Amino acid sequence: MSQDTDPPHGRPRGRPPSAEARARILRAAHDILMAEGLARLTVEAVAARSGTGKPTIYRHFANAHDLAMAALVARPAPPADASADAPAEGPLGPALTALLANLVAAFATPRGRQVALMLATADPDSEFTRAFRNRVILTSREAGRRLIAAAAARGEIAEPPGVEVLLDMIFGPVFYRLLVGHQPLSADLAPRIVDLALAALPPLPAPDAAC
Amino acid sequence: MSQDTDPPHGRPRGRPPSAEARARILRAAHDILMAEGLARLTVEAVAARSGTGKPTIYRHFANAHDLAMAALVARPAPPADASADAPAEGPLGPALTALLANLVAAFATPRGRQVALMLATADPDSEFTRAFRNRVILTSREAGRRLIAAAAARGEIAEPPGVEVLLDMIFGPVFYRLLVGHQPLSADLAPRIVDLALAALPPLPAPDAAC
Amino acid sequence: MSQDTDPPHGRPRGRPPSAEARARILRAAHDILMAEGLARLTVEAVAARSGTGKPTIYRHFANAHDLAMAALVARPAPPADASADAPAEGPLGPALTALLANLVAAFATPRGRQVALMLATADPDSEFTRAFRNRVILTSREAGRRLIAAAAARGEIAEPPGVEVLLDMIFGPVFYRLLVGHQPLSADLAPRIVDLALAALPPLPAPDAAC
Amino acid sequence: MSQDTDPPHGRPRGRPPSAEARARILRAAHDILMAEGLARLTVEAVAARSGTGKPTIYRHFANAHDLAMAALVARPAPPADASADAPAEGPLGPALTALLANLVAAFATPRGRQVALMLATADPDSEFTRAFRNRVILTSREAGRRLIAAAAARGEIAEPPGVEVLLDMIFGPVFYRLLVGHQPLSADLAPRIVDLALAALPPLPAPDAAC
DNA sequence: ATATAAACGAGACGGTACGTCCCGTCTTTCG
DNA sequence: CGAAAGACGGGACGTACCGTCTCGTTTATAT
Repeated sequence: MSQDTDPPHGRPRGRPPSAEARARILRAAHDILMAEGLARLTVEAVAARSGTGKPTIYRHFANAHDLAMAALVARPAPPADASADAPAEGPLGPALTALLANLVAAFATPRGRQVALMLATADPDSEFTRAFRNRVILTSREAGRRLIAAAAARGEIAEPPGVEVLLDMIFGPVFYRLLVGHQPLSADLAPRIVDLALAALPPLPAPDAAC
Repeated sequence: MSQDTDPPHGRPRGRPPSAEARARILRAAHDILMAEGLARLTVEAVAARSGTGKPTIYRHFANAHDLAMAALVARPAPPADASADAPAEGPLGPALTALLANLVAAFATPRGRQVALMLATADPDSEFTRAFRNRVILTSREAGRRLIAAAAARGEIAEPPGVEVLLDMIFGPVFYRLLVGHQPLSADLAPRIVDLALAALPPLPAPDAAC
Repeated sequence: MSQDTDPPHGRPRGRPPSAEARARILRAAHDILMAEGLARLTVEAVAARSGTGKPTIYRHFANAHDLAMAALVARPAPPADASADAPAEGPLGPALTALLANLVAAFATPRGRQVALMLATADPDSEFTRAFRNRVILTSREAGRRLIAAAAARGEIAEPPGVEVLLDMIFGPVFYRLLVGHQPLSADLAPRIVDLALAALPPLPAPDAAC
Repeated sequence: MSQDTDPPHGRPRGRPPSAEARARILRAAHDILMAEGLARLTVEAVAARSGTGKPTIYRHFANAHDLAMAALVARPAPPADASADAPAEGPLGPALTALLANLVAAFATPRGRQVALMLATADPDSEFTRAFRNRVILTSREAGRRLIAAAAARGEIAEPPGVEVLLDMIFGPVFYRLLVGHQPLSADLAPRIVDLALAALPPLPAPDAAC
């Protein structure tokens, strides 16, 4: 982070932005987000709780949404990063199921709906949105991709033809149910999805096959 | 006194709500929604455009979100209801693909993101939310369920064990991509999903089988 | 309460008389006026409290102000009508002082300010305003005029040249203090005014005078 | 830390209120008051005309009444301040008559009733009410007090025993007629009042008396 | 050491929209 | 028919936040 603000050459003249103020802002935003939800995450409330002025917040974040996403990026939910360090060893099915169940559990909380809200409200092209997406939403999807690639590499499964679509079919239902709410994010969702997904994979070339 | 509270389908005493006022409100809301988006759908703007007073709007709808959803329920988007009357004849694969492609096309528009926004912002337990979900969001899912049931009935496919999860895997990716935006809602999405989904189905019982 | 609506003898049984609705309206208006003040005397509140509909109120009174004035005319404050039956006997000074002290006491209450408010807000040309003025505000002024006339008639004082202005100087200070509030409506106001007013009267012709 | 709360006349921390915004608000309020009356002096209208936001108005004034009074204090009507600089020389009678006639003329206008309305509607304890009373309503009363004191000082009249009540009897009739409306604010009111008031004064001690 | 300059807290600014209250009118149903 | 109930179009209310703009203060670097 220090090399982030250090110019290679040429130093600004005045008082440098206070990293401490930014930290306080992010902490206050995170607290409000958890306690009261995205709708109550107003810049004024963050200013009041963090003890900073509104202009200071606007110096760091363009609006309350960016701030909310930055707060979640800075302090990811425990399950979200836990799902990143997936087992990566053992047979594909259980590993994938564990990964997906982790995600389901993480989004089956009030926080889950807030994350959906944040995504829906976000400017799709914003830099903060991209960071939020990659660091908070898509981590488990990438972990799943690695699991599948590893299983294919060691010959456990055949190389699937369209991994992207397969991944979307595995992880999509979670966000589908989260957003639409037609079915709950129940515990048996993950194994059922994984069963169907593995069944959709093409059969192994069968090195020496009989009937 | 008992008949005061009794009437199961009694007649209200005063002037009945004006269906015409409600229609004007819904029309104005729909117009604003299409022209300017959900964020500009304010109660004041609807009042101004519809020629009603704000209190009249609040007599019919608790807030702008309910109004927005009611407006979309009252005037569904053309593709949304078109997808409802699916062909239902012919082989399952093409029919399902057509249905899904229809949905993809419908949500690959700016309106698509607005619908996602509306879903994410909605109170999950509201009556309007339920109506919106069933009449606008889940129509194609139900059509898909009917297609699959018909194919199973005529012996084209085996009865799938978990239709709900299968449907979620078919339709979930659309909302996943819509919400997260990691991949576009491209035209080839529908056939790829359907291919994988059909591959995941259990094989037919094979009436007289050989190896 | 039952004898309030029960006619003393003979019940018309079937047609609720419109006079009863009017009475209920006036009673409710008076109650609200006393309990909450003129500002809270809204037509809706009167309708709710009286059990009548708003249109019924508007059939009887053009607006809430007329209603308020009519309510006070129909049920004058106890001191206000008490001051009407002035003693009329005995020397002028004490009688006038008693009359004026009565008025001061009547207006030194919260109700006093509300009456001032009502007068200030009233349409000066309305019929209700005229009735209110004559029956509630000017009764003591007329009583004072009668006292002075009687005293002059019996030779106690000389005929004052401008009775109107004199009466205004006697009663004006009460409303002056009530409206402006620069001095309280204290108990010693009445005798002081009467002293000065009597001193302003021209001396008696002195039937047989010496130096 | 102690100097944090100490400052008896310390400097406020943030951006100071804009005197220019306040001036624009007062000007707009005054304009509306003169052109359309107190009833049309709404906060919204003032905001629209002054080019400020409603919250800014509420930051300066608790409600429309305070604003109206402040507007009249800031820009007193021409007769109101003209009456303040009374001649103060010459015999008491004509000076007092001129002063009073001035007041009568000032209040014999539509604006007069509005001032009465404002007084009647005002919260008697508000600071704005006090300022309005002292700076707009009571200026001529104070001028009258000075005239009388000067006349007594130069031996023209005897020291009146109760100046307050005498002043109320001189100025009260104006507000009495204004409020109640039983008699017009005619031009001959002022001399008649002054005649009676001077007649009520005790006779001069008569430096060398006979009889 | 002392300018200089930027960021800081505080908070007022012009605005938009909120959701509520009450107005005075109307339409419906009931007694 | 009159009166109850209550929805209607409308206007204003006072509040919450928005994002911007001064203020006076603090904290660094650059002279």
